[in-house]
Amino acid sequence: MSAAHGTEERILDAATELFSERGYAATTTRAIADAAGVNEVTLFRRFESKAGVLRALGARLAERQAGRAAQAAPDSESVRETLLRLARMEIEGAIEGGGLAIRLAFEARSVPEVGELLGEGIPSNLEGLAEYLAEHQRTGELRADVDPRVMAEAFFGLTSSYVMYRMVMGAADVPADIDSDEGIEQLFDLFWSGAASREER
Amino acid sequence: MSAAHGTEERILDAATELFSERGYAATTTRAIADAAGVNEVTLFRRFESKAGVLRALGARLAERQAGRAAQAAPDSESVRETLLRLARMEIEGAIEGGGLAIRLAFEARSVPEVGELLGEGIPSNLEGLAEYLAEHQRTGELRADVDPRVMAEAFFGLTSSYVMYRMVMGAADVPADIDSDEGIEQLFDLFWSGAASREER
DNA sequence: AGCAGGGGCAAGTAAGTACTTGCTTGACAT
DNA sequence: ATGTCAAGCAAGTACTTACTTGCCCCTGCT
Repeated sequence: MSAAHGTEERILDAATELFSERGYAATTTRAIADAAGVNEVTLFRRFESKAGVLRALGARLAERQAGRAAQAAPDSESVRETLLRLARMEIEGAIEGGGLAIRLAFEARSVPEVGELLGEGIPSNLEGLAEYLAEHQRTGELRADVDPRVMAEAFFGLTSSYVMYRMVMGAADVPADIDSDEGIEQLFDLFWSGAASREER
Repeated sequence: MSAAHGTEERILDAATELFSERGYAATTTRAIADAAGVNEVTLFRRFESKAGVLRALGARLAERQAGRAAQAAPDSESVRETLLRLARMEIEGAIEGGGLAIRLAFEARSVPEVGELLGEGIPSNLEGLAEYLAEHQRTGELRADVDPRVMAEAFFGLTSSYVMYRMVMGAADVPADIDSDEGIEQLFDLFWSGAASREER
């Protein structure tokens, strides 16, 4: 069982890498099997189908994301701290999956099984954040002259573009210093300086 | 000749829409032909191959982009004006292509012909903007405590995410008011408030 | 009238790809 | 020793997809 578990993990790891590099549709089951050092037939025996691999992958990602979220949510912190933490979580999660989620998002509408997996994830995230922001616009912590949805979009734009550029051009082309914790902090600070009310910043 | 020209245009229009919706690899030549109201064979007669359609599309886009760029570059304007104009150009161009460029960027590494078409475009854009920003950090118009490359990344992140969300979730889910000129302005303002030096904003 | 060129239609080829089947091997447990 | 389970290997099926070929029709020019 532990051996079987091991090969499943290896297959999922390989799939993660290939899906995030080439996308779901462009990745062949043979390529996944080869990258995992496993026979293609084994892939089908473990996970029924290519879509099965995707589902298992989704489950594993959700689990890890939940793990990250669980060790958070102390509610006695400032808006700035909350948003920064959210940004970190977003970026960490995205980086860990090698940009998998973002990459798959682009296939959600053309590949049915990908759409199913992602479901309502992204829109609801955006709506949720917009609500949170609107609330703190009312309390005066955030500037009120910008539509909260625009603000939410800008926030996700920053975090996702952080990952996006690393995917679109090879990671090699990205200056090393941006790739650090400080890079995230600077990026967030840019957003924060723009979004906070004058008194807060 | 004008008839032939017309069908070519229709094919390119259809390809633009489909490529930006589903990506290059996932779009079949038959789908393009159907969408253009044309026989699949005609597509191959006009443009040699699927890659040929892509090349023609690239040429047409470059032409239009050049057109937009040409009617610009008055150098006696402020940094803010320059950047806002750039943001508008970016977004307009991206929207006009239905997000084509961004979508294709994700396929650049897995589909050779797409990679060829896009070439060095994106990295050089980023570098160029970073240089411009660094220059104006020195003159004190932009805050100096943020890496110019991070700033450039944030800028492109904003503009591209504007388009991205409209692609990832159906355009229908996007609140209409964000989709206006004012949305762009707000988004840019968010960036500007974060990036400008204290005296400038 | 004649002819050239753009385009439709039917059919076919070659390659790739998800997925299947049947058989073998090796490790481990009883 | 015998059975079980994971995994490899070879081969094949069914389907999709880029691209081809051959033939026809129509329009417009001379």
